[in-house]
Amino acid sequence: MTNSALDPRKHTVLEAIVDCYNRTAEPVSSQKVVQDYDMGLSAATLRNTMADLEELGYLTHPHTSAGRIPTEQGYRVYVDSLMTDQKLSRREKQFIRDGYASSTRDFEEIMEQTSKILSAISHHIGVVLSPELHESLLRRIELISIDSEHILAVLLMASGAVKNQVVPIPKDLSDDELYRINRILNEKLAGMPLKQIRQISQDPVKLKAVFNERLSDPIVTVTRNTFALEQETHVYIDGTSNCFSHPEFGEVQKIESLFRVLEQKKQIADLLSTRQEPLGIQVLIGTENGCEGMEMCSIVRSSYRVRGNQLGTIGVIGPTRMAYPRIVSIVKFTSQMISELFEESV
Amino acid sequence: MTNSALDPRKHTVLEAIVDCYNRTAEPVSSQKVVQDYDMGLSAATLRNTMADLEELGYLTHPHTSAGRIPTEQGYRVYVDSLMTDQKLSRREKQFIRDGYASSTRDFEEIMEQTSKILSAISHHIGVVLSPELHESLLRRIELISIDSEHILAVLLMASGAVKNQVVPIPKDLSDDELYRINRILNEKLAGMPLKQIRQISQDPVKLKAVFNERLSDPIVTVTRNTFALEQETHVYIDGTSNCFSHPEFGEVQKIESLFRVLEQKKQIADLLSTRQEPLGIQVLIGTENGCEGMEMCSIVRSSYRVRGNQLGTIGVIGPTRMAYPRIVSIVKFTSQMISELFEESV
DNA sequence: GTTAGCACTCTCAAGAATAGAGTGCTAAAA
DNA sequence: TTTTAGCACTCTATTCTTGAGAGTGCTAAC
Repeated sequence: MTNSALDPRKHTVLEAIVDCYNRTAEPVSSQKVVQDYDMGLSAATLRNTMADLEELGYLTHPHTSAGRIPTEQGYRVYVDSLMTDQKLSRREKQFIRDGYASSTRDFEEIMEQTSKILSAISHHIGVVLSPELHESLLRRIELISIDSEHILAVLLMASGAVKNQVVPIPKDLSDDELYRINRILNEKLAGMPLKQIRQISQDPVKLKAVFNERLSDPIVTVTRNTFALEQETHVYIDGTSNCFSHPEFGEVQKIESLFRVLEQKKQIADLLSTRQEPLGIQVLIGTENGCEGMEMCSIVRSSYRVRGNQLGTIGVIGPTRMAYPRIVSIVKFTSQMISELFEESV
Repeated sequence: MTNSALDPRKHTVLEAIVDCYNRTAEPVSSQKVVQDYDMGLSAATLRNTMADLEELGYLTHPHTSAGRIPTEQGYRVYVDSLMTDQKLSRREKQFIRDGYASSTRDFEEIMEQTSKILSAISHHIGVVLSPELHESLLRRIELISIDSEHILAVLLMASGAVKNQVVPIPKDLSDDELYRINRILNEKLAGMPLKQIRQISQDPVKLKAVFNERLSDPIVTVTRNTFALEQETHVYIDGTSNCFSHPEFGEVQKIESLFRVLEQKKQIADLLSTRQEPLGIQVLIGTENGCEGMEMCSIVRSSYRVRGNQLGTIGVIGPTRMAYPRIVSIVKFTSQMISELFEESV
């Protein structure tokens, strides 16, 4: 472990430098550390220690006569083992709760509101990935006639999520017929995970087994068309303009690269969902996010749980120099809040 | 009319300068005009004309020894009476059509796709304001039980728009009861404009008249709660990062002010909808949009028509220096396309 | 192991010099 | 009367220089 290689002093100094850099956004000099952090050492000694930390790869130099700034690796150590939990103030917690107070129990609204809250309180970019419907249980399906060629299928999931889907139908269906199909679909499919329903609906044999009808029958077509698809996670992003208050985005170029990525919702979705440990909070520092154009950004993300056990993700995106302890607490707390929110109602 | 005060030469010169500035993004010198636009005049003569145009308020000077750039007023004259229609190429039209080809008839998807298309083809920001449901006719309502305290109301509008609404209910309703309410609501309310339904639902007397029931009856409560609200237009924005390819956004400050506005979807909605002439295309140049933070932007917008006669708006937002003839054609064509799209299907 | 001292490096801001672009004006030409 | 050539003038943008300041690394003393 690189970690265990650090003696207590190096720990302290690294922490001080990360902390100081986070506050000031300026390279930290030995002087500065002496002034701000009373650790009973002279600047010269600190310089030695800082040089050591640099050799170990935790600090770096913008140029010869500048102070030190943490490297990604330095941040990693800080996040993994140095930083101390920072409890949210009563006020902050209340702010988050209040954010949800006004919102109805509407699924989308909660998602949207969450990204707003995250960005407002963190002063960074708030992102929310809605849970994959895939894993969610179908609570109820309702078919509504639109015209002779289309119906509207409303899928109500156990989580409270609602998915509307315009479905082409082979030929005009009478109201009675539609009603019959609707009833049967609910009988046979309600309570199953969407994933399973999809498998069934795309497999003629299984389909036949479930419905016990001929393949040409309307019910089969309707089922197949309704469950045919597709990407159903949604990305909610808010607070993008918070970037402008952080000096690392002082140049247009930096902002540009970030914003171009943010516009690719697909990429953000991947960023939030890929291969992440199923539970708990993670911090991706700088290039660790592997996302071209976001090299100078870190992400603090956490999954949240919606009834029915599918997981969504929330996160905060900001410059590598962010107040990790605070942001981690925010994301943690908010993800709990949102999980509770879905637990209690809906 | 200021317009009629312009003699033919001033017309030509103003047009040339606007055109040239649009292409190069640099102040236009008399030299440049002589080179690029063969109008049989010397630079000196042009300088005189340009000075005249400046005095009239159509041109301005960044500084003494720079070329001229159009003022907002100059652009206004250009847009109102100078510029010539620029037909879209077959290719461009096809591009727009193709953009819609893949999309299903899903309402939201069409909106979203439209903003994408607009931004992609214009290289500016594409915005779409969904039609106010207000004016739209309710085609059908479907009530779906969620739990003992909530139901989901699905409003299917004549336009094809679908609005989901979680509705609190006073006490547990049996399936039969719910079904009965659902049937009655459709009988009494389907075909009416949402606006009218709202008025009715908030007025006990009318409500009683329509349903002929006592106010404590579940049906009354459900109706009232379902139609209680609220903002129901949605703003779709795409292509924000196109800004970065235009030199007027070379400074962070400019981008910041624009992006802060864009994040206030409410403001954009107002911008697109307020008091606009009901039909046709409009061009708002620079400060004409009256939107703080967007002084350096112009907007080309047009309403589109959705069956049932409500109107939405599409638009393109870009720097004041934009290729108006082309953008106008794009917006015009796209708004036709979208109107047709809604006419034919749904 | 720690610290004071000092030379060295690099950045940043301000000033000076220069080249270049484009105008406005004047006086001559059409 | 209109147009044009010529020229002085203004302003910008770039480059170079300079000097101050910040902060380090190293060495030698504590």
